[in-house]
Amino acid sequence: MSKLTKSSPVAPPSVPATARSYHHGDLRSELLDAAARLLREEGEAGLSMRRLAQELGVSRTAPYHHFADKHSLLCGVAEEGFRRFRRVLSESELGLHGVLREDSLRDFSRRYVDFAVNNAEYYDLMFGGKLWKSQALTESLKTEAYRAFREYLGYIRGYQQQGQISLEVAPLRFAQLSWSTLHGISRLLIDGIYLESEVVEEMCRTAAEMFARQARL
Amino acid sequence: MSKLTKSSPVAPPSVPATARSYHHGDLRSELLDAAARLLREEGEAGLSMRRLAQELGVSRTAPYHHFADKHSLLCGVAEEGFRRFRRVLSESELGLHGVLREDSLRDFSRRYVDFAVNNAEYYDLMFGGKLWKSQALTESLKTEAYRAFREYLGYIRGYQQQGQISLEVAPLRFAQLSWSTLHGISRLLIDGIYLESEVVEEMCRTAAEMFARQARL
DNA sequence: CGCGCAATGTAGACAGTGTCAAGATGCTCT
DNA sequence: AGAGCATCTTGACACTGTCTACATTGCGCG
Repeated sequence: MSKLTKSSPVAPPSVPATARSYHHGDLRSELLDAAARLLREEGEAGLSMRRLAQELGVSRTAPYHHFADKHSLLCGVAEEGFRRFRRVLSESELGLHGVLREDSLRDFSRRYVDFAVNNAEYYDLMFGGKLWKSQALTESLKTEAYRAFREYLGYIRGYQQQGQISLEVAPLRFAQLSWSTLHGISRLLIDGIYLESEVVEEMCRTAAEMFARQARL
Repeated sequence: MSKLTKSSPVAPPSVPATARSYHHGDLRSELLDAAARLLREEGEAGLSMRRLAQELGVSRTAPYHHFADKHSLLCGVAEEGFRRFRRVLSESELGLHGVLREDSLRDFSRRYVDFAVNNAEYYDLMFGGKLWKSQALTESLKTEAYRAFREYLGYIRGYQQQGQISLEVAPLRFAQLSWSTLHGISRLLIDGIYLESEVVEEMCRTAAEMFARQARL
């Protein structure tokens, strides 16, 4: 239900949202959660600042004391998305820096696409034009985003230095290309263009096979 | 400027938009053109039904006599996009059904990404969640879209039957995967996540190389 | 302890949006 | 000429993001 860290010490957890005191206590993080939930349940059209406020039993303009505007709110949501994303990917075999096999690539691919599809409300914001095209990303969001890609690139370079990837392959190019493929698959699934979600497994397997061949494993 | 087929026989072409008569003459296609132009120049936020009407010197609700709602208007724009898309791709060497070489794949890839980037206002609608997720595509748009993909799949199958692509490769999987890659590259460029557009050439080359390896050319 | 101030909440207002309903206009065909 | 119909118009409604001005409250400091 509500978030973990209540800053107000004696906030009664059983009190309904309508009966809370003047100060809410943890509005910022509840806004982020509710925004993500609304996006997931009703899509982009379902999310408005006013409705968000109403949903949390707070006046229309209250959210503006925690986010400069809707754009900033969405940056906040995306940032949370990146944190979850990195957590999921770091559990992949690819991060273990052992021997690089097609299995590892498949595992990574599968985790990537699964995250994207099952957390579409976050993925859309993290890697969608809505935020990026604006050229006005929150500084904290920018660092979080670049870190994700640099981490992936780091894996590739690492494997190459260990002789697991052919030296003929430019690591940046390899990283960009494999990422593009996974991003493309994810987008087509999320956007409802690929509908047969039961072939995701097979597509990831084929993708990993293609990456492996390109790496000349 | 204005569109090709004027249905009103004596429409004076030099008359400024503000001085036209009660009936506009060719509103439907001018709406489609203006919508695409606005999207290109100012992005999604710049396009509203009301502004569109104003831009064409017509009342706010006039567009609703040509499109049921904004969604239908956008479907119309996407449809025009598909027509242009197929025209561009059909000029690629891939359609010639000769010998399949890495060059052909590179040429096709380049054309695909170039189209996407240079016609982003169309591409966004053609392959974006905005329309597809609604599950309410115009019938004519649906057929146009499926035709595009089936045509591509046809190329793949054709080459395979001619022994140009290994029989170990499932044509549907190959088509989906290569398309995903090109879509991913395009999206990342369009959405402003990949900024270095000077490496597009190289990325397409590497992509084609990867496809070729996967096809075992 | 108590007081002031910053943090956080509120209501009112404005311009903009998509779209519906009712009425006005004029082209086309009999 | 006149009917019918496509097309265009104005008015209205509920919704949006966000600005300004005002209210409340809790926390830190004297």
